[in-house]
Amino acid sequence: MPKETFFNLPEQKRARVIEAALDEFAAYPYHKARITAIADQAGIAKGSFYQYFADKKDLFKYIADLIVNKKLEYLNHDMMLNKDKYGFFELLHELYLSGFRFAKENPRLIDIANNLLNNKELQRELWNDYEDQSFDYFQLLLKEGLAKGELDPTIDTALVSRLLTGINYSLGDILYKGKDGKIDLDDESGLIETIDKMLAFIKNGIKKRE
Amino acid sequence: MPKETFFNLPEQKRARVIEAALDEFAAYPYHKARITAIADQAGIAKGSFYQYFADKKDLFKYIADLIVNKKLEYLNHDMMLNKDKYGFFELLHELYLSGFRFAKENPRLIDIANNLLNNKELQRELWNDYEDQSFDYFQLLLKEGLAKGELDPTIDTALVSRLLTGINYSLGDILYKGKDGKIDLDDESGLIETIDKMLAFIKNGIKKRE
Amino acid sequence: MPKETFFNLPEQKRARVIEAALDEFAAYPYHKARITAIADQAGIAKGSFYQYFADKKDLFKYIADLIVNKKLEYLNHDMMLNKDKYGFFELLHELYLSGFRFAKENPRLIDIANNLLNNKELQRELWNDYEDQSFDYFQLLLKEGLAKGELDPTIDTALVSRLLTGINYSLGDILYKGKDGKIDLDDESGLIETIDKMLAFIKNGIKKRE
Amino acid sequence: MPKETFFNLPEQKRARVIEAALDEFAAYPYHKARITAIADQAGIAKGSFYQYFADKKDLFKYIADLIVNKKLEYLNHDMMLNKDKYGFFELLHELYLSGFRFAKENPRLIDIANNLLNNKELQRELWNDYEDQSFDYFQLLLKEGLAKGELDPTIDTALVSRLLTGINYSLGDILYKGKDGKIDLDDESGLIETIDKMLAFIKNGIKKRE
DNA sequence: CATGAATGAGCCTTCATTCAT
DNA sequence: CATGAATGAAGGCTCATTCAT
Repeated sequence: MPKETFFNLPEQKRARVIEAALDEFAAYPYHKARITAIADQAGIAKGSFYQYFADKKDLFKYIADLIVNKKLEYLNHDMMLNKDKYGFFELLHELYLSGFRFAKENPRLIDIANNLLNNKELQRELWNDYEDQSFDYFQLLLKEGLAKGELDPTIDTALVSRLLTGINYSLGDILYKGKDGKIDLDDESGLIETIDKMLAFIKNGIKKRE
Repeated sequence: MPKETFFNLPEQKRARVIEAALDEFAAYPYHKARITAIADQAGIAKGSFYQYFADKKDLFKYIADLIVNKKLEYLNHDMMLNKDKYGFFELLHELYLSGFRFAKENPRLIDIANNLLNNKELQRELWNDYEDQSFDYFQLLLKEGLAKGELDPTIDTALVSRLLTGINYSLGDILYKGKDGKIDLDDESGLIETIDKMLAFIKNGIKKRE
Repeated sequence: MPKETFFNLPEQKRARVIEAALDEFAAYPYHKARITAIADQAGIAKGSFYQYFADKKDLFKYIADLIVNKKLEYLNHDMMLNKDKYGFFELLHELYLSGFRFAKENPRLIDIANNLLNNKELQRELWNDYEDQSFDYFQLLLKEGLAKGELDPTIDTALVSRLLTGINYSLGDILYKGKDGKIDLDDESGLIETIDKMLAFIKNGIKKRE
Repeated sequence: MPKETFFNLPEQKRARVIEAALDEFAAYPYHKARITAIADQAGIAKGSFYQYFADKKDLFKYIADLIVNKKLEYLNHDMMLNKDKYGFFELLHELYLSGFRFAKENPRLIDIANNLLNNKELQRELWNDYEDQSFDYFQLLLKEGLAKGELDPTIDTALVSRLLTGINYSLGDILYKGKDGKIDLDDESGLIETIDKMLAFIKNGIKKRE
């Protein structure tokens, strides 16, 4: 966690620091990112940085938290609060839609998140207690879906959660990895169509059959 | 490519160097990996290292090649050579089976591969011509599957390739990420069962319906 | 150019760094000179050095500039500014006199300059745009001397410039290379006498004859 | 001095080693020249090199000797042996002529020589007993010239020797330093003309006057 | 709270030289 | 006499972090 001093900072300066950190961590993997560059871009003294944060790790944790919270903002509809009122596939649809929206509006954050998601070493270094929340959340949703009778009762929720998580991780690639699979986020209808295809794929895979 | 001197080395010493490199690259991301540590563990002088390899990059490329080739060994059945004689889902089954076997027997290599697969920056640094082969291969298989009439003709092969790639990348997690989703690789029948579940999930998603 | 930090340094410390650099570059050719030695002698951490200078080359360029400027100080009489008011041989006399004075008071700088002047390889590495200023300056003086009617109109100014440059480079040797040819710089009258001899030699060589 | 083994070598191999050394020392200053490169180019094992020479210094000394001897070959007319039969300026003329011829036919050697001539540090490292032979030789010639009554008896032979040496060193520049002062060595008559101009310059400077 | 100079461990890499075969 | 692997000291440079002001 940043030190108190950081939060006492004038809004604007705090924003500059965050902005600089996002740029640096999006551009370079954790170990190559330089706090010197961040301080420079933020227009603060290198010494000042250490009055705000304990160290590089501290900053990165904070940034990671920001990303998670930012991501949550995109979900924060009454839907998620009233999960029981919606169907599993409706919820999944919303999840993907928000995911794409987040990706569209926050490309830098996606880069940083990918950086972290695939660097177990770093995760361990940052959070000894790291848990895969995505996995847990999918499993929760799946169990509720089962309870509601929407899903094939024979599915292995743990395994399917992993599969859904795997698919989830590939959202970024679907957006960025050029070529055929790429989606134009500005094309709202095309986006919906893509989500529908994904959902169809998944739905066929796990829905209850009579 | 390593220098000739490396291949002239006594089998045993060469093995020590490779072993040390695998350990280091599995434990640390590329930029954090230290050739000093590798030389130390291998029991060679730091200077000797540079008689075997041009530089760190050279070593890493070599290690990456080793991994690719090792992975290929697991696939190298007549199946892959005679793709046309087998069904799409049979091939996928084999793919996953070999994937799991590889993962089981080469946990370190999985770490290194993940490290690389998710660090585009590094890929570009190492191979200007890098292409996502996994994606391409799935797309090829899918098109053949369509031609054979096994798959739903309405699927978007590019998108499905991404989804399958995403699932593929999560194979490692399915094995290692603790808790429920974890598979015991020593339990052959459990493994087969898992693969069957995955295949069922995917099959339902894309197979041809009458 | 050194970084700002270098110029913000307390006079004394800055002097120590320069002093150490002069010692090192006077004692060893560029590629043999060690910044470690410089840092040690200056009493600063090796890391600090790189807060003052971008790299070894940066330091050397700075030192070279210092030398050039120091040398110019010795010439900086109104004479050079009002070249037209003086005769060619008067100017040459002043040139040599100041050259000897500079050499006498800055023996280390002479060593460094020689080091550079005779290492084209290095010059190219440091300045892509390097030009032989000494040659150009002599040629200019010669042309003015011709215009004033002081010099034999049949001389080849390019060739003579080379010859004068060659002689010029040997000023250092005349001072330092022991034995007979050596001048005692503390003996002002002896020095003047030497210059007169040199001038006589040159004058006879190129003056206008009736 | 090279070890005996070197001289026992088949002519051809010995030549390859020398050739390689000349190339390397002409291309790089002593401290940057790599014996690895020499061994490679010569097509010998690095270890073999140390069977021929004690070390890098030993090789360089040998090369320097070769150059000196090569240079002497160009002088080795009866003229030098019967100095007394010729006039001072005749001898000087021959000296320059041979100098230019040597330069024309051995550009690499010139580079190496310059390298050495202007690196006092290296000279000291190589020959504790280093003496400026050029200076001594000019002084000898001058004294003989005086004895013959060809030269102005009031000249300071030590000083003039230095001046002539300085001019001598600039021979290389006269050839190579592009621009106006450059001589086309293939133009025999132009070359003679240049030498005549140089001689005129010097002759005017020191000849006996009535 | 700001500043920015100071630090030093540690990195990758080079190369002359040795030595066992 | 040939070979070429082995060595290790040393070099230039980076950067997170500390600290005095």
